[in-house]
Amino acid sequence: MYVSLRDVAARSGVSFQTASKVLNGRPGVVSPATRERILRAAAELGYVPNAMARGLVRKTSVTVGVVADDFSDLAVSQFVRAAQRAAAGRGHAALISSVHADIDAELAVRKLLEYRVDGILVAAPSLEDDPGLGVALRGPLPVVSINRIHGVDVPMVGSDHRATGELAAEHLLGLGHRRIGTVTGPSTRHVVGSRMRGFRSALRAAGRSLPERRVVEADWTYEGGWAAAHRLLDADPSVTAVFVHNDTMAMGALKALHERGLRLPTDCSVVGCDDLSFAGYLVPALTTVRVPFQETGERAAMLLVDRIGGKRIPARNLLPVELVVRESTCPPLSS
Amino acid sequence: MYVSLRDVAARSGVSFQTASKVLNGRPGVVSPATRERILRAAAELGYVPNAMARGLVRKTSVTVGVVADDFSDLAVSQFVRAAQRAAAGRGHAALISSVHADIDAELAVRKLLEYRVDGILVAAPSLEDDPGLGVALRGPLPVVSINRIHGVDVPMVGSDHRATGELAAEHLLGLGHRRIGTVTGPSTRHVVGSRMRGFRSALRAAGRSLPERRVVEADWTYEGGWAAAHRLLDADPSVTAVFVHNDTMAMGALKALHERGLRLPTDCSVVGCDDLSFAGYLVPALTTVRVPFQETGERAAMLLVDRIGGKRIPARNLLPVELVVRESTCPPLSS
DNA sequence: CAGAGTTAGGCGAACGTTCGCCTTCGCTGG
DNA sequence: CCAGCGAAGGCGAACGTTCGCCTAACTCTG
Repeated sequence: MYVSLRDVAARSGVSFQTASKVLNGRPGVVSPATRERILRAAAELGYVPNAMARGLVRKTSVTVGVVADDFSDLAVSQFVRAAQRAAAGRGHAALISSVHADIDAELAVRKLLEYRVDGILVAAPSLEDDPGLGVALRGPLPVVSINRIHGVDVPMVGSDHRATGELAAEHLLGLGHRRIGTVTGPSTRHVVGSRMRGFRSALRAAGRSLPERRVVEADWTYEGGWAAAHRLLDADPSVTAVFVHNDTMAMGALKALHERGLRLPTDCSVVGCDDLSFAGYLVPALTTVRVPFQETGERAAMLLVDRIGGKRIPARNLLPVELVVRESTCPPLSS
Repeated sequence: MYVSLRDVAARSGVSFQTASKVLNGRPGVVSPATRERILRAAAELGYVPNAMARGLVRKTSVTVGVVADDFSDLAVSQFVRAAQRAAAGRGHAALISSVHADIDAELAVRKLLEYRVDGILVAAPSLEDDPGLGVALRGPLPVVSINRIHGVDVPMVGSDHRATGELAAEHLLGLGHRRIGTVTGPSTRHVVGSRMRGFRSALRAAGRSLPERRVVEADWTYEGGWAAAHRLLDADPSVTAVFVHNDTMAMGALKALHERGLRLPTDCSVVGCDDLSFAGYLVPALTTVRVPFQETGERAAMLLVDRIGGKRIPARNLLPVELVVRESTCPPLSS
């Protein structure tokens, strides 16, 4: 059904190995005339090389695997997109395997190994404590991740979570807020801890404390953010500003504050995190700490390809975060 | 580096072909004892079959290719996610190739062909008029698409766009609106035409017309929707309701209406389209026509796999759309 | 004109499987 | 006692490449 090298060779009167050489562009190994003949035959026949056969002998599939959390999450999808694109730009196809409830990480990785991917990109924060992933990824295969992986130490690329927390706190403190609350992601996540450390340390530096009632944990979703904001304001109606650990939850929080009859941002400022594409189109437009997902994906893919090519790559790669001030923050009323 | 069938065979004292048979689970071809020995050797050695070698002889890679528009678009990402998942559930890995400015469709498809994918899933509405894609997809390879493809007739799965327009119009008319505007996607897109036909016919059935000044075209983005809503209300400040062709633009439109000092939904109702995950968390929560992207992805993948398996599949598969009423629509003030 | 060098292309082997046919051997039944 | 059979497993071929070495025929050079 597919045309093979043999067919091309037959039509141009050379051995198939010679056709191979020409089609792989080795210069000067045949005369211009034969070269031309082979190329023409290939075009006429519609020859498409067989990557499996090639991979078999070359011992590389020129493919990277991507193990990602469910990418209904905008952050994950941005990452995957950028990574796929960067990998493609360097010649590598992307075999994507998203993990979710009914497919465990070990199986997902195993599939990738069967296809003999040259390396694996991991974007699965929800699996950072899954021992299975760690076990599956032990071994000589190059791996780059954006989250830690239980039990193995792989090169990571990510952003400065501590700075994220600091930036948010400093911005709100700078505006004059004193009673600041926060809606965090699941406390089991490493990123949440780091952000909280930055957040707390900035508050402390300004002589402010963060009582437990002003810290509410949620699950990264719109709904979770919405419910958490309600809980937070029930627990302490005096807060004048909230730092929410991602924009998705911030959107839910905005809605909750609105439902409580608060006027935004005057009655309550909100700082989000991520700077997803919709952040500027919320009402009020969301002030947020930009996390460079796209650059992260790009960088991760680049590093992985470098690593595959035998280069040494740094174990830790931190990309800078940046505060994006929009309309959802202002000085508190009292000041 | 990887252990091969030969290694497993050596360790268990059989020929590698026999090991192959056992590991592929052919029943009863060896004695239980040898079987056990081979299985154990494979486990101890950490044998992972080589899908390339297997694919070479079996002439199938058990892989599907996905050609998708840039999936920063939430609709596309939902589709891809569901499709990948469904394919994985039926044993097929997904090779994803997103098309964008700097990679043309032909190249993307060609790559997939090199990997000898068993079929291709297309989710690239932006390429519906790209002749290149059509050319690349001509041929015997099974294809299922969610959009038409220039020059070839492939099985499609999608939703009922005409009904979408009707539903939106009927809802607004039912509330008593008479001057209704619309923000559409690019008029070159087939889906836009279908929705407009449904929309127009419902208006006409109610004795209403749709003057040109109440139709504004935009580009599916937040920003585009925002700008279009401003243009629409500049052109005809008397409209009391707007049907926006996707939720992303609707979000932008909501913001624009808000900026104009309109009270929502009282001064102006908005109906979106898609029912993206954030729709319920907008302020006001968005009334929208739900387009079942996830089911579409799932269905498309299923059909493709069926088709690969030699089954006949229907050429047109329409999934139902559904109006989801939330808070962004209400009767007009005048009534 | 002999020998060396260069150019053009042939050719065998290997990559890791699957598949189907073949061989060997021990039993069984008539 | 022997034909025949079933069970267990061996084995050759093929899949479509790449790679490196080999050969044959020219072309110089002195």
